[in-house]
Amino acid sequence: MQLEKIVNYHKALADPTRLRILLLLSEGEMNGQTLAEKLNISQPTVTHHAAKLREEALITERREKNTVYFAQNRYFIQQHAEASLHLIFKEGGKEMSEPVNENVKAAVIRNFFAKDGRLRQIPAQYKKKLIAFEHMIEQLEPGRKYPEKEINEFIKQYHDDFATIRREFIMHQFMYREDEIYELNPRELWTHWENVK
Amino acid sequence: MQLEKIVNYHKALADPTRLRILLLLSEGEMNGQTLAEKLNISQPTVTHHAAKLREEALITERREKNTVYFAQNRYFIQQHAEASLHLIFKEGGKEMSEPVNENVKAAVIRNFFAKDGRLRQIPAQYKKKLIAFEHMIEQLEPGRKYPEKEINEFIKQYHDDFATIRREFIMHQFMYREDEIYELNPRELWTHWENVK
DNA sequence: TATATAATTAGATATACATTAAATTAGATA
DNA sequence: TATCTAATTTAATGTATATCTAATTATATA
Repeated sequence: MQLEKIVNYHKALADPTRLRILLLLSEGEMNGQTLAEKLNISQPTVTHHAAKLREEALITERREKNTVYFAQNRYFIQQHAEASLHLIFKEGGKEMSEPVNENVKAAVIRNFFAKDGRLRQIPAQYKKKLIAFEHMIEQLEPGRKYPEKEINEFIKQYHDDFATIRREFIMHQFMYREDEIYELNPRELWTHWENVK
Repeated sequence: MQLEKIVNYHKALADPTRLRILLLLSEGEMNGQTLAEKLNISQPTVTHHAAKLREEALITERREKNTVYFAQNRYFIQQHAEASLHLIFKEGGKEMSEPVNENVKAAVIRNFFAKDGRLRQIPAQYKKKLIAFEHMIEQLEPGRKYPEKEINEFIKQYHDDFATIRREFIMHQFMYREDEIYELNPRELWTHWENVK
């Protein structure tokens, strides 16, 4: 459910300690110990908050020896903020859930996909992004269960940043994940933003 | 403290019931009873959540007879979302806290204030907005305590929507409020977004 | 004034979650 | 292997808060 994801995003940021962690990371990456010192909290508390931020993909992690360095994941911080506003405003209301004009669709696909079929770049504009993702998703088989590895390979055909796009697939309800296994959601779920209740 | 405000904004949206209230209000205004029915919760619960949303100015209210109609306050929903991203990303880092070029400042003031001194419109762009507000704030006396009424009158010299601007003054730390009494914050506080810790 | 409707406040309860100390795990190095 | 450092997990505790019922307040109307 879309609403729940947005709630979780806000929950992740609805805590002063977690915000301060993100603030410290705006300077660049930092490891757990240093964060604990700077924030005057224990290391387990840092782990706890890092887990929450990680769950929402608001941070990334890099392990070097036995030290873990955290960094902001700006892309998803921004994505979630936008998604939240879109949900609340129901951007365009009916318009949004109306089938997108086929000409527009074709134009977007022409613009963002190269002749060899690869995605030049992830569209920044919301609607265009959805059109691009849908175009890719349509190549997947409904009902079939895809292990994560296979999904990664599938996405890599289109774009190198498979991790980001994979998460977007989940975020926008194109796919459903359980225990590393991915499956297409029914098409009705793709129609975005009419899930008030 | 800036950080606390952002936390409170996210707390307000970090609850499924409150998000659903906002979602229902995206269609237009609605009274408490109807909300309670549609959400299958008691009226006191609606009041409870409405209070939280009101505290963060995410909704407005209008009383008609003994019925209270709630509506989204899109302006502040958006403002807070932006402020949150600004804080986390420290938009421009040093740049942001550097004194703004005096020429730019003069140009913004020339553009957004009419000859009679009134504010034509609230600038949508973040930095310009701050410049405009600062220009107004400078006419207030440091140390002096202003009752709300007086502040309203002061702002009305510039713009009719005194409620919005008054809240922006607080939001951006230009002023401090306690028991309906407003006072200028020290100038150092106006320098925006370097309050990591 | 009495009655009706909508909203709020007060009080009670249950759940969520932030934090810590203690124990454990992961990785590196002597 | 023993030791060191960083991170995580576990268990316990306290605080915050979402929800309800019952009581109260606000406004309108017969």
